[in-house]
Amino acid sequence: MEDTHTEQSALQRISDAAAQIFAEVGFAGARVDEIAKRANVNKATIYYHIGGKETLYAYILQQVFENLVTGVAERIAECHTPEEKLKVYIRSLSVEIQSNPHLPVLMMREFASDYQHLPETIFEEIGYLIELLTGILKEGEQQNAFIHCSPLLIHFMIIGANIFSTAGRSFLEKHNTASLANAQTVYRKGVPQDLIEDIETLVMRAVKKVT
Amino acid sequence: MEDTHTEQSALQRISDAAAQIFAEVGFAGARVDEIAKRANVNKATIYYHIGGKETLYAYILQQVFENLVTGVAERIAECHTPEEKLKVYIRSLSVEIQSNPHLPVLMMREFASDYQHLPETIFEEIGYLIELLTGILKEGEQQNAFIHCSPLLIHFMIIGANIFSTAGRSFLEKHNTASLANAQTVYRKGVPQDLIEDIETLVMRAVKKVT
Amino acid sequence: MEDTHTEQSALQRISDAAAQIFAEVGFAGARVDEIAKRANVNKATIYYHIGGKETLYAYILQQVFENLVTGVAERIAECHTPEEKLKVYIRSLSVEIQSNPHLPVLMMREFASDYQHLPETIFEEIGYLIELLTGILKEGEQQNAFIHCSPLLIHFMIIGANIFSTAGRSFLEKHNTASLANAQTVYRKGVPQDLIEDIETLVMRAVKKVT
Amino acid sequence: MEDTHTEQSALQRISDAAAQIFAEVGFAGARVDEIAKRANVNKATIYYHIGGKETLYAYILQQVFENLVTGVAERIAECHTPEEKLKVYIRSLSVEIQSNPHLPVLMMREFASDYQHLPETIFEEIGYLIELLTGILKEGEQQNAFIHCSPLLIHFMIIGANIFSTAGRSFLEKHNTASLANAQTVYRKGVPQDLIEDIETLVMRAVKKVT
DNA sequence: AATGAATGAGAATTCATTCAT
DNA sequence: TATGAATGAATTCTCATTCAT
Repeated sequence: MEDTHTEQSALQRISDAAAQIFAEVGFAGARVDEIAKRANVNKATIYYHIGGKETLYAYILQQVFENLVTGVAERIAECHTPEEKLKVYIRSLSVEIQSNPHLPVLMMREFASDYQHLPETIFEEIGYLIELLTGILKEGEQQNAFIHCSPLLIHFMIIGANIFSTAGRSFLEKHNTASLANAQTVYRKGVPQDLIEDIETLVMRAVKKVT
Repeated sequence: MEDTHTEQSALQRISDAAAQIFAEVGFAGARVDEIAKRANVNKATIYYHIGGKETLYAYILQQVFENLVTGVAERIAECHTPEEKLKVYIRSLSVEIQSNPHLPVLMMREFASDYQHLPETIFEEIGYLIELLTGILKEGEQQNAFIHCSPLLIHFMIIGANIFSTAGRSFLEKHNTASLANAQTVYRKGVPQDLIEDIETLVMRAVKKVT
Repeated sequence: MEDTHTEQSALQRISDAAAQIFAEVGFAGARVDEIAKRANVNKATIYYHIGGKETLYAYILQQVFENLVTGVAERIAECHTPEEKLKVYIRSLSVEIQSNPHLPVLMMREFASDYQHLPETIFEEIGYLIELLTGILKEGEQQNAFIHCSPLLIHFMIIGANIFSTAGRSFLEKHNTASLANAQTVYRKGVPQDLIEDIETLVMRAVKKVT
Repeated sequence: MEDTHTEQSALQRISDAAAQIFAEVGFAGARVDEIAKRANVNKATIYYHIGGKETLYAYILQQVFENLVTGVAERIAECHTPEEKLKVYIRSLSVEIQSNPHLPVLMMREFASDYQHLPETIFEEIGYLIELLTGILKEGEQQNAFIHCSPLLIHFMIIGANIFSTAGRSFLEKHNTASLANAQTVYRKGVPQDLIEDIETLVMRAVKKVT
């Protein structure tokens, strides 16, 4: 009787629910019960399909990450100048974060808690990403186009700025106090596309040498 | 007769231990038992003084935040030009984050989970901080010294960059894989002081108009 | 393969054990651990099925009460004269109390603590019971068979008298002091059936007009 | 500075608060913290003056009981005929209950929970009371004025009826549902004095032989 | 493949009591 | 005499996991 055609697979629903919940409350805060409820499956089904909370967490993280790194790398491969590459790095990383708004928080948490739950593969993915950026910056520096600066710093700056869209935005919406009215008035165009452009502008200004 | 001079009050010890632990493992990951043990008090003492895990969390957050905002505001008050003020904003926010490495993560968690645990005062503190930055940027823009850009974006960029020190550093240390060797080699001076300088440089470059 | 025929459901066992224990030691005195042990289930099972001590208590009370009221009402429905009806009210209320010796105490507790634990339904049950009695007494009064008197007073008199069987009996047994020897000697036939008859006699004598 | 003249002694305030609370929630349900708060003393003061929860409970019970039994006995001593004596028994017991509305509930609870907390003295007091009633009923029976009936039954009937005032009244007030409107309408004169008269009337009707 | 029921191992919270002052 | 602080021993409640069906 149920419309099983338009419904996603149980696995997919679990995955979606889990990603959301892990991001909202972290690994320890997540409740398997809650994930099951939100995924509309029986709790035991999660164990049947995936195996346990820990496994589920790794599964989610890995899945999301693979997409991200692959996406970024592919798009960069098509560019030629370091400047173009860096722009694409910023843009595509931003796009990925925007479409996986949970991700930065999930990662933050991991960074802050000694990576206790991260599967080894993920380190490699991240490593690859940073290596990519390092290459770009080095190349730009050698071409005298970029200043010398830390890839990790730039990376985190981009991420930080992007978090604004998830975090800051909802903050503004919920707590539109007098004291915040200004910030909101002064700068309100912030639809994601514009946001990414702004991030790009700022980061490029920060890195590019003025000629 | 006890050496009460060198001993902090139980409340203080609880507060310290809690701040530490909440930052390490987040709200859900924290164990009241563990906090009590680290604070060297009986678990019930926490309940006597503060009232419960949730309350304790809010208490810690508030305390840490108050310090931060006060610190930043005070130091800015002493400056005159927008450029100086912005530099001080960057520096003092960075300093505060560096000395409360828990903070960004604690806040991220809140941003991601709809601020369910934040006492109202904290919003006011944050609001005040953003308002401060908004004023600085506006002033700079009016004096034709700064480009037009979102205060919140800048704010989060600074925070993001700072997270690098907490997160990225330990990440590098723990996962000194081949793929990361480069990033590390290229940029290794990173003692905190230098880090903050770098952040300042980058952000100022991003915001300041080139004349 | 288990002998599920002779075994009651976990829920039923929980319910039985809880009714017993709540009656023995009251709400506050009851230990969830003890209920679980006596019901032969894991403590968590109680939480799974019912949800908590408070909820369990309400559940028990409601269940017991429904039975009582239904029982009384049914038996009265079969009578015709007010006198008969009143007798049946006394008898069946007494029978119900005797077979749920917990009940009066459970209720007393509620009466004394402002009914904080009672679900709304129970008030309706009690209301219905009193209404029943009110109708009987009114009818008898109109037929000039009964004196005018408060239904609630009569109701509580019946209950009070019945408590004797639970309370007084064990009191006599345990504290057969010299000072009580007399009361016991003078009146010792007290097997429940006789007791109920005596209650009936006394209450009917109190209410019925002498012609 | 404080007006210590109009204030009762700490001991008295403790005693009052405890009596109230024990009645409301029973021994197990009572919280020393709560008693202290309501008595407006520091919790430790209770321990200093009295010694502990258990002791406090016994103290309260004993105090209340002594007054009651003494009061009843004295007033009966002044009467001559069994009928008069029984009336006085009913009246003075009722009066005592009305002015210690907690008492019946406290006792009910004890009766129901195997008297675990009752000090021995109290059994003697109760025994004496019942003995008194037994004597009255016996005498009346011998004079052919009363029917033969159980003293304990009568005793509990009186108590039960009196509970009406504490319990039933608040019940009516709080749950003035349609179904109860009738009981209330039909019988509403119930100011305590009238109530006691009604109880007297009913019990006397039940016991006295019609000549 | 999926589920309702059940559970053991913990985690938060409560509470009578003590103690230094 | 009185108290704020502290505590140990429960006690309630939670949660990841398993299991029979």
